[in-house]
Amino acid sequence: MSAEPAAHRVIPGATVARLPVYLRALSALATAGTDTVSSEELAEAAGVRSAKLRKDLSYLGSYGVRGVGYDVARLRDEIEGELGLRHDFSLVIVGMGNLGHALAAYSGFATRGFAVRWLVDEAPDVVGTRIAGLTVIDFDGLARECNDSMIGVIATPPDAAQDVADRLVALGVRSILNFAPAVLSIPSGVEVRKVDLATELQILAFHQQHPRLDPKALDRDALDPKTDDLEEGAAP
Amino acid sequence: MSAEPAAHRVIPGATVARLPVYLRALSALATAGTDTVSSEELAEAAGVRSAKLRKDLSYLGSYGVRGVGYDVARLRDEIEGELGLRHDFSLVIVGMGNLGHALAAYSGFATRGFAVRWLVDEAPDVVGTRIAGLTVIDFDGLARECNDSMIGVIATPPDAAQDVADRLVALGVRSILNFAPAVLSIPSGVEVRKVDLATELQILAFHQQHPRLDPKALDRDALDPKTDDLEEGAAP
DNA sequence: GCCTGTGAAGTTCTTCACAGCC
DNA sequence: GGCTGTGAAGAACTTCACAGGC
Repeated sequence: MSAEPAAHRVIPGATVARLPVYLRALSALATAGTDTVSSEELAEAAGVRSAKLRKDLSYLGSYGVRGVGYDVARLRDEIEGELGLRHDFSLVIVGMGNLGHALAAYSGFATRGFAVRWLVDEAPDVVGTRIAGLTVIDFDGLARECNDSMIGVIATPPDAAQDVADRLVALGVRSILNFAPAVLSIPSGVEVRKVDLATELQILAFHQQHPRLDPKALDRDALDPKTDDLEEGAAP
Repeated sequence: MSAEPAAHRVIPGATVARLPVYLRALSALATAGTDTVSSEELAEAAGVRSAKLRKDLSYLGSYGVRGVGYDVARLRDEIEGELGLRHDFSLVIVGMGNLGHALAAYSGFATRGFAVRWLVDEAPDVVGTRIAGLTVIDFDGLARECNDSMIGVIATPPDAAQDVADRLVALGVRSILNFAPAVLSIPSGVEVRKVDLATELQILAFHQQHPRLDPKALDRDALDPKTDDLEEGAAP
């Protein structure tokens, strides 16, 4: 109904996890000059079914026009607002090994509103070196510089992860992205998401071993990226 | 019931996605010399509730002993078998940018049964160089060497991802881990999982912006039908 | 007594299908 | 006619709570 209900909105977690995908698809459409899109088209671009897309968007409000579709720029802005992307976030990456290096240099963050601001490592021979334009500091250095609205990225070996998480939380960090294959115990009020490469591969291994009898398999929990950037690598 | 029902087992996707976590916890317990563990203890180590753990394990068969618990080594072996980890998998990483480099050097694969065997890039100045002990080849070179039971890892920019996926599928690859923020269209029978860093950060941003009124919030993630999602991680 | 295995209940997420509006 | 928004049905997943066996 009205465009700004804002009141009792409780957006399901599964929907939240898909909003970034919709956002990416909308950004691509905007770049391509498209200004209106139907749920069918946007769903296709996002790799979901149109009914699911419409249901998801209905949790944000009624931003579509029946018989017409959605205004690309408007919808993009609404989703950005919902995700809190109207201001940039600062990232602190902890653990300057292979992965930490790659993440520090990853260009896909900045273009999506996330600025890598601090690089942390406790190894004396790493502190003070420069990586991707930043000087590596230790936790003492971080405590001196940081504010509390940053997002922590843990890229250390698994046995250091809990300690790092505790230190980040002590500094006021309330959002953590954990690449270390370790279970973290974290006080409530702090959000953690994990990215575990070996786990993903093992899930693929399972499906390779159990050929899916499944007639149709689409969907699952959440997302599918569409345009935008990430990494560099093969050149056409 | 019996220990080897094996017949009509249909393991839910959410359960499959947790098996790697249980496996890791069991390996840690085995290393620590523990040989029996209760559902309560294992659940704690895996970061889930014990009822969920027991339910998950019940899909594999009855490998516990009432009043006692689970035999660590036995359960580990059963899960490994279920995931198809009794033999190693070969990985081909496509896209030798920052992320491709880091993945090629990531030691967490080998220790979990995944051997990085081929590195692919199409840029002439990259082909032939050596990275992490391997020589970078192009797709023609890959076609000459590879077998069809490999797992593909896409670490290219998003605009190259679909083409890479098509080539991999043409070579017989049936499992793909996609790091490029792009929606891939893939024939059925091929399994894709995605890891999208910016998406994860945006989900964290949402929760930072919407302080959770939620009383309890634990774990998440799982699923698996077809594309997407992401998980945990890599350490240097 | 202790702890697993599991129907049943409860919760969350997805899909359907159609009313409502352009 | 076309397309959104949404109750209602359905499927998937989680939690409960207790029967069953050591």
